[in-house]
Amino acid sequence: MAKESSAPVHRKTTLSDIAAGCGVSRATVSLVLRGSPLVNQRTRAKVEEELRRQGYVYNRAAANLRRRTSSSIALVVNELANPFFAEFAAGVDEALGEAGFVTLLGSTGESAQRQQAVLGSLVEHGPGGIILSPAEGSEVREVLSAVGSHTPVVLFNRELGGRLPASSHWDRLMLDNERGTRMATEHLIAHGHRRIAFFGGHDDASSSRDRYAGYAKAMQAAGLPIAPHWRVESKPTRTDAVAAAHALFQGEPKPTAAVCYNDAVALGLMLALHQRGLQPGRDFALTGFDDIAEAALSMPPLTTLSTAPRARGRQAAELLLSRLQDPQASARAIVAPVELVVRESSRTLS
Amino acid sequence: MAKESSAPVHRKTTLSDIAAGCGVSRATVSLVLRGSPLVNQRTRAKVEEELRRQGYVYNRAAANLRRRTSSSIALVVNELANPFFAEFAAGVDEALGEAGFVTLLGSTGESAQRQQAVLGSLVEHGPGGIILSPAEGSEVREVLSAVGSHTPVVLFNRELGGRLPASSHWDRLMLDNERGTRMATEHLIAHGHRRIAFFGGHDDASSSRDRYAGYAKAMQAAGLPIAPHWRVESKPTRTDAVAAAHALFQGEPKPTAAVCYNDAVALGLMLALHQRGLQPGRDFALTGFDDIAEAALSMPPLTTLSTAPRARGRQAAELLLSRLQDPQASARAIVAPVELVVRESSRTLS
DNA sequence: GGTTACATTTGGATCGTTCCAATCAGCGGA
DNA sequence: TCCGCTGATTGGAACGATCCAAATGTAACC
Repeated sequence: MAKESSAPVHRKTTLSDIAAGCGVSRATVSLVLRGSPLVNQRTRAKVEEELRRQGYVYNRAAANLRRRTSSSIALVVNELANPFFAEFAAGVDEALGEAGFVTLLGSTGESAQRQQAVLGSLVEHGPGGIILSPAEGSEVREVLSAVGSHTPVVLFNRELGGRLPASSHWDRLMLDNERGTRMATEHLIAHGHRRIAFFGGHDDASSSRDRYAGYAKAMQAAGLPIAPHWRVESKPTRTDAVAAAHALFQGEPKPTAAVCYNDAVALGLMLALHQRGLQPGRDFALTGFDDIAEAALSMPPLTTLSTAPRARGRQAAELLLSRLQDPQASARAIVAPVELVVRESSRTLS
Repeated sequence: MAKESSAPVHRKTTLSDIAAGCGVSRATVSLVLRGSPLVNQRTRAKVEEELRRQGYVYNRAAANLRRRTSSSIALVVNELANPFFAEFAAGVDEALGEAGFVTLLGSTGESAQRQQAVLGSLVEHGPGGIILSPAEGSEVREVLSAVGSHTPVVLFNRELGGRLPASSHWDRLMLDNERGTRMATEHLIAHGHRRIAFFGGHDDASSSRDRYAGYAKAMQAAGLPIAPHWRVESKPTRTDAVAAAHALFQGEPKPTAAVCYNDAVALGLMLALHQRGLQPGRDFALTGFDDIAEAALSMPPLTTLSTAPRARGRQAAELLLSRLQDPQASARAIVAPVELVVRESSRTLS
């Protein structure tokens, strides 16, 4: 059992109070609440009046206990303050809300350890399912031990390390990372770039590996070599990217363009370029990934790959909801397409 | 009762299973789970082994039902995708998680009607309290009828319309809106501006009225008149602001600077200025409010008021948690200070 | 009037936990 | 031997809802 904590709750009015208040049984009130056609019009009206009068609020926890059901879904993301995940979460919550579910929020801060704690705490609340965007470096084994094999899971955005047992069918919703960076790289090549770096992200995350792979394939297909120092890793945050960026220019030959892991590190790279006296979009071309709102507003506006995170959120929710409908259906794996959005940051050399 | 929806849940192992599995009573297992000093070391070890073996997960809902407590807090914000609220939510969730509570998420999309529905659905899950950033134009009466008078509420960011009954003490956490826009206005005046507009926001929101008041007071203190067409309202979003901005320039005399309701509308105004051939920061000065991440990256970087939304989130959570400790304490109202962050967008005329 | 059919209502057990009073084992002292 | 005491354990009733089989009332039919 995880850390325990609770708040006292004032005495609320219950089914029995209503029943007593208008001279029927608890069972009847329950039927009224659930809109059963069995109850007589007259008693229904009487009960509803009493419900209003006493200000009754339904206790879903008690109902769920008895019915052995759940009306909540846990959503675990890396970092809510990241606009990509914020949009995603907004989409999830929207779709879940429409379906009558409530969202339990958890945030891991990219730590596999914290993810364990958060999952542990969330499952105790008995969610009907979990939407998980895994922290970097987390393993199937860990997650499985935290959530058990009976709660449905939808994985978003990243794969987990390790192999999933055949018994538990988890659905996945991934972005077409490889295709995205391939398009971005081809775009840069088409604009005349030959020395193109891949910047940011950490290779123990599957999304980072995939994005690198797309870049590498495009380079290979064009017959272009990749210098080792053109691959610079960083945390997927702007601040970390600024610090890491200078490594790009330590060796020869220097790159003239970079495909970045995501928009955050691309924006960080832009800052670092300014610090070095290079003007992004003129002296150096770069592309991002995610198309967060800031991408259109940066200086210069950032060429990037649009992932429509809000739509992805809705999609993840729908994936989970349909899994709840049919727990035995075979696992689905959706790869959502991404779209290249060309802006000023990649308009050099052409 | 709100819209009903639920997912079937697989048979989980319970206290009784554990008890049967190692030949003790349910009560003893329960004591072990809660770390009671009453149980003997030997039986404790035996029980803990069995818990591990069967992969037991604690059912907090059942426990909360019996103990008449709650271990969740509902967080209702206007729009998660707004970075200000995303940061705020991250702060809330962080602090609640540390205290062993879980966050129930709800989002209103600035609609008082939807807020009612969301609150209705959330209270059925029996949160220990609610952190609410009210939708524009929502009333005490509505909220009270949705949440009842026994669930503690922390209001953030905006006041509700109407008067709160003395019986229910709701805490508040507001930003020092008036002081913020006063500082921004004084800053613009100090840089030589005389014709300063107030742009964006809607006056049925208390935060908007307060920010306008700060602006008006600074103008008045400096003996500067305010032309009626210098007050242009808009929804607090970038897109709506772009459309509304042109009204600023319909009458004479035209303003040379604007204090904006928040960063989103300021960024929208920047776009509109560009469309009119004016360069913000050179031909026209403006300030925002919130200091969202984009503010530092816009072109030019935006002078704004920093509200530290993540810290505010933690603060709101702490306010609620201490209320749970002492439900009878008198209501607290905190006005968080804001800080003027001067960047390029306000550097004209000086 | 008695039987059947139908529409409505209901008592009591139940979900998984906690609380409480009661029980039990073991031991030392009178 | 009996008593009281301490430490450990336990059965059964609750929490607030739902489920189910059974009971009730009414009308219809022969």
